[in-house]
Amino acid sequence: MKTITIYDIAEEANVSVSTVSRVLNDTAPVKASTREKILKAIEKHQFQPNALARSLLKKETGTIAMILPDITNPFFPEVFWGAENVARSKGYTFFLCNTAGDYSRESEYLSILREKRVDGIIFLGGRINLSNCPPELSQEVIEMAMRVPIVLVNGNLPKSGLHRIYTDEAEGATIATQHLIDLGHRDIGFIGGLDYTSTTLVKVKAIKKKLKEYGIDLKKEWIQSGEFSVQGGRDLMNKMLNQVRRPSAVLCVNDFTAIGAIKAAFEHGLRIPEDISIVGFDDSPLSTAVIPELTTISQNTNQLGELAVEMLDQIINGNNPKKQIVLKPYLVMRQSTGPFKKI
Amino acid sequence: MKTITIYDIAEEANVSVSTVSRVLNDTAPVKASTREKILKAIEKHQFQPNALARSLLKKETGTIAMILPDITNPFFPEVFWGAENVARSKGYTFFLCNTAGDYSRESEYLSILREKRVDGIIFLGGRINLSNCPPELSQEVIEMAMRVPIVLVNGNLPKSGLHRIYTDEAEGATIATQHLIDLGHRDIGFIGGLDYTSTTLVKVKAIKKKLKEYGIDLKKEWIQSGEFSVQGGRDLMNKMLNQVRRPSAVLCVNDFTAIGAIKAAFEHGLRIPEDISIVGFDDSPLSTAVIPELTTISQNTNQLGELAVEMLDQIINGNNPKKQIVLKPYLVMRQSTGPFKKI
DNA sequence: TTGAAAGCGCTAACAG
DNA sequence: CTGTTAGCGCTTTCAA
Repeated sequence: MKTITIYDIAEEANVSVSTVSRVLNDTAPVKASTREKILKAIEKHQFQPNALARSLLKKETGTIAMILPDITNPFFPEVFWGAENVARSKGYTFFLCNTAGDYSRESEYLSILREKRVDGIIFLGGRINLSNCPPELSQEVIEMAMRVPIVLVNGNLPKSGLHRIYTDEAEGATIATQHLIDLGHRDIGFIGGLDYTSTTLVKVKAIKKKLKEYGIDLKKEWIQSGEFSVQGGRDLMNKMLNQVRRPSAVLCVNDFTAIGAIKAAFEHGLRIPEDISIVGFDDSPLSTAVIPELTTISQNTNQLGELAVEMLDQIINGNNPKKQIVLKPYLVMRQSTGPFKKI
Repeated sequence: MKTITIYDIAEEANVSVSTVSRVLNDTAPVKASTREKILKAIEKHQFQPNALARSLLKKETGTIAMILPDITNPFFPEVFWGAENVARSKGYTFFLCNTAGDYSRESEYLSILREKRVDGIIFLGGRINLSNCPPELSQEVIEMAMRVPIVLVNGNLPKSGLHRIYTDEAEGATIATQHLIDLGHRDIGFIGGLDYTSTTLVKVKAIKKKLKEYGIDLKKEWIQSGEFSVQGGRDLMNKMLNQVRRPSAVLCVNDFTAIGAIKAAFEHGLRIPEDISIVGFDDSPLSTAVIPELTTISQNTNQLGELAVEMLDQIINGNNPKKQIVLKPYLVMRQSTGPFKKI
């Protein structure tokens, strides 16, 4: 099937291609009768202009990309959902690049996206969540950002000066800790997260600080780092509970690990929250899917995506948005935390 | 920053653009020394060819799209994960189009994707999951498929002759029913799913058939249709349990509703599986996140995505793959089902 | 209000 | 092995 072009339409309507282009883009007045003829020809052939040709000329593609580590982790679809909604309203289509946390895949995608001339990139997880990102990896993104607008979500590249938007995770951890303290807990543990990711370190630090205010120590044996997954949380919680002294409450790096922790607690015959309190982080849909429902820290996941696109769009349009947006997390109290009781 | 082109490289290296193109694509032998010069120039300027220009010429973009209703439903990220993996290995990048189940958004995306000249489209949910798809909606997809390869996943458009790949949901429902029967259950109910979606109807039909083999009737009051969500499952299960006669086991349209059902059962003071058995569908990651872990039907979600891309790639390359691939689901026994006990 | 023509950046004959 | 050249399909001056 011969693909039909603007020339075919022009011929059919007895006009020049420029006129066709004009009605296509409504870019200059066209006599009503000619417009009719053209529209008719377009309709007849089901003509759709070739966006590639247009983009080549206009140097914009109406396409943005989201690079993220794991679309299977419910946190990311939530961000995507928000992002996609506002992107669509602004006329962008989304590339989704799943990297499985593999830095070389991030690089690969970065390169492909530049070739495809995306208008902008939203970057989540992976290298930007490293507490100590190797200079080459960091440099690559920074150089990229000189050519195509980039927004970092919930991450950072030191001294990069890149635009970013993130949840104040320290604040979130602080709130969660305060919540447990208010409930009377003093023996508090922390579970999950790779100990070289900033998302983990930031939280641990904030928890320590808050506890110190109350003269409480975060015991080393009660900090367990590992996978971000359900199974990870379970394993870590098992380690935690196999110790002679157990905490009466546990903060988790995300909802996944919190759920793992709940499972482990059950397996140890503990009741939640009567015997042990557990707090998640993210307020992903998961948190209401478990029993007991998870007390967790919400980070406005949809909004994170929405604002990221908003910001990206600003950069693309040459406005100079603020370099940083910080979102305040808040506590969502549900069923997995309760007052401390001496066992 | 002037974007640099193949011409700049040619000039810098004192060769013609065709030679540059040759080393870029390795499409013809080039003297080692010239290649060096060119490579050096490319490196120096960080040159990356413009994929738009190339695509315009070659009539292929290395881009495919996935249209789906709700990336927030964990079933879809699983499919995407599988799809993305093989797509990447074949050199495709993915557009992700979230439609929120809105048919007009599907149409909108269909149109945009054609303008952007994607090489192919994978379509899930929405209109292709309607037991009775309006002709206009159906026709639109069929016409689209004449211009760009389309693969339908877990859905169908009657008489369209479109390529498709799907799980044998009837088989899945049959297996699940058999499982309950084998456990001694006779009072079996069904929960969830909009009653105009084929995914719901197919299951109900299969369940009825299997039950009939054992001379059992699927009572009308024990078929509850509604949302596909956790909350939906919960509401429906509540209705179910508020009746004078309750089933001893319930089959659910997906894992979401199954989890809702579990919650409702708990709220009614029932133990699972001692007092009531519950079976999910999909074997999404959720199913091991709940307590008790869900007995469910696995539909090889990753593989669904992988094969969809495989098939799409075949069509794109003009091979003529089989029109249909059917995946066999299987039972994953976990903790939410148990032998029937007279209460 | 309309048309002619010059590109956008790249690939692929066709010559040499 | 390398260069010339004609487009791919569209937008946009510049003239008319």
